[in-house]
Amino acid sequence: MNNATILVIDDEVQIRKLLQITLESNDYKVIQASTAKEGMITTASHPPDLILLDLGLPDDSGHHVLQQLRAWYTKPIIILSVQSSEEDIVKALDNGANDYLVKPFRTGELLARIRSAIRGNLSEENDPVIDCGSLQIDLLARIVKKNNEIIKLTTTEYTLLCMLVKNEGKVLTHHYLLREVWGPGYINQSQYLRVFIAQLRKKIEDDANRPVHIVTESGVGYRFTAT
Amino acid sequence: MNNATILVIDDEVQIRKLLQITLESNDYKVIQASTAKEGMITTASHPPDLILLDLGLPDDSGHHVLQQLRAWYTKPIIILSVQSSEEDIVKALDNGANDYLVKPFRTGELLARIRSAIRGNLSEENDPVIDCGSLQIDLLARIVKKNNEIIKLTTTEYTLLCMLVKNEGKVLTHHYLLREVWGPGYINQSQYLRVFIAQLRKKIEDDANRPVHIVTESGVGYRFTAT
DNA sequence: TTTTCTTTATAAAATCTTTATACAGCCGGG
DNA sequence: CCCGGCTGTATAAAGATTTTATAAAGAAAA
Repeated sequence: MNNATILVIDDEVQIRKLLQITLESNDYKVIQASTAKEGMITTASHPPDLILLDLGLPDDSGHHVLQQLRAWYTKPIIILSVQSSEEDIVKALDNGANDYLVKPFRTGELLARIRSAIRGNLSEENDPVIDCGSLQIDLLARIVKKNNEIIKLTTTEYTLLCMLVKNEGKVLTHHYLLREVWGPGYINQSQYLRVFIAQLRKKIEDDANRPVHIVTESGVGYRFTAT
Repeated sequence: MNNATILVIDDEVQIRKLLQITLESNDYKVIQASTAKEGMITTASHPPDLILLDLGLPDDSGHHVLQQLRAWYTKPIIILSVQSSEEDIVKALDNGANDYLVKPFRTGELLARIRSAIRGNLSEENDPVIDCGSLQIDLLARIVKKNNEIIKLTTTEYTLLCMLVKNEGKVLTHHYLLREVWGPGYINQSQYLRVFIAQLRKKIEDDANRPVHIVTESGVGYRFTAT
């Protein structure tokens, strides 16, 4: 009936069990992850239709996980957290969470909020595939094809390409890209950026010496052009 | 900056005042309605970008109002209610509400949830583009086009052009331009200015010898004309 | 082990600064 | 009137500096 896939990222096994039973009895397909790392990998390998994310993960800050996911994952993310402080809620929502429920939550309300989130997302059902002639990028499926052949990109390369593609046409500054891809502590490591831009060009440009898609704006940053 | 219009439907005048002050100080435009009927009419005559709806209206059930609105209104509706029962929340969400906050609410959280709701709804908005006939300047994307072709400008050239364009029609003195573009220590280097004005003209004017956009005001400075 | 990321090094390219030269208009004296 | 010096301007081009591209080696992670 429903068949939407929901990924539960939570370290408490009881919560995961409860959610699995609740969700499956409402015809959702449930997959699980118990750590931030596992959650990221699962999201990448089997992109779900919605993510339930606990902020209190053992191996990484939930807010950081959210930011990382939102770099490319566009479907709903609902936060489940014992933290009820306004600061946490505002931060999570501004980082791209669609909703925030404080534990313990009422299952009926959770289900209603899941329905609401999925409903709101239904309109843009198909994967956003960016097509630039010989180059095709499916942000959600995390697949990049050139001349119909899948190109293997490393995590960093993919994140960087996502940032550029999502802001197609705009010039992104070195600082911005470094902050979004590597983190705020790396805004002066322009060299990292150059290295990875060069690698991306070698992989996606027809002629890396005459880049068409990834254009450098000297002294400012880089820009992605689709055409 | 923001300019999204928010309609507040609530019968308590204190709540409306509070919301008006809170929202307006966050650059939203606020319109109000104190009854269900008034709310419906206002929504129809001036469709807002988001509705804050109180469930406890004097003249009609809030759930009924929500259903009526959702018959045609597609933008976000956030419920504000003193009712915290699961039944009410589930009903409201399933009737098409995007979110549900229990009164008394925290203003920071409300604002974050409003941002989240509007964010999810915003369609392909493109940047404000300054259009001067064959010349187009997108300040946000940092892109200058002439006859729809992207012109490559260096950092200094772009900064200088920005100063001129932002003060379109006004004469900017040598001193002013030098101070703004190069810094206060360069106000006597008129030569720099001449060099870069010449380069800009070569790039954006149809005929650099007969400049139309960048006009020199002898003895004073330069002026940018859009037409 | 293999892959990926970080770091270092160096050559090449782009940009900015600086200098040089040319032109046009203006004014006063011859 | 006309000519030379003056001022303000335009443009080219050489040099200096900054920024970028790329390879490759070492470190870390899978």
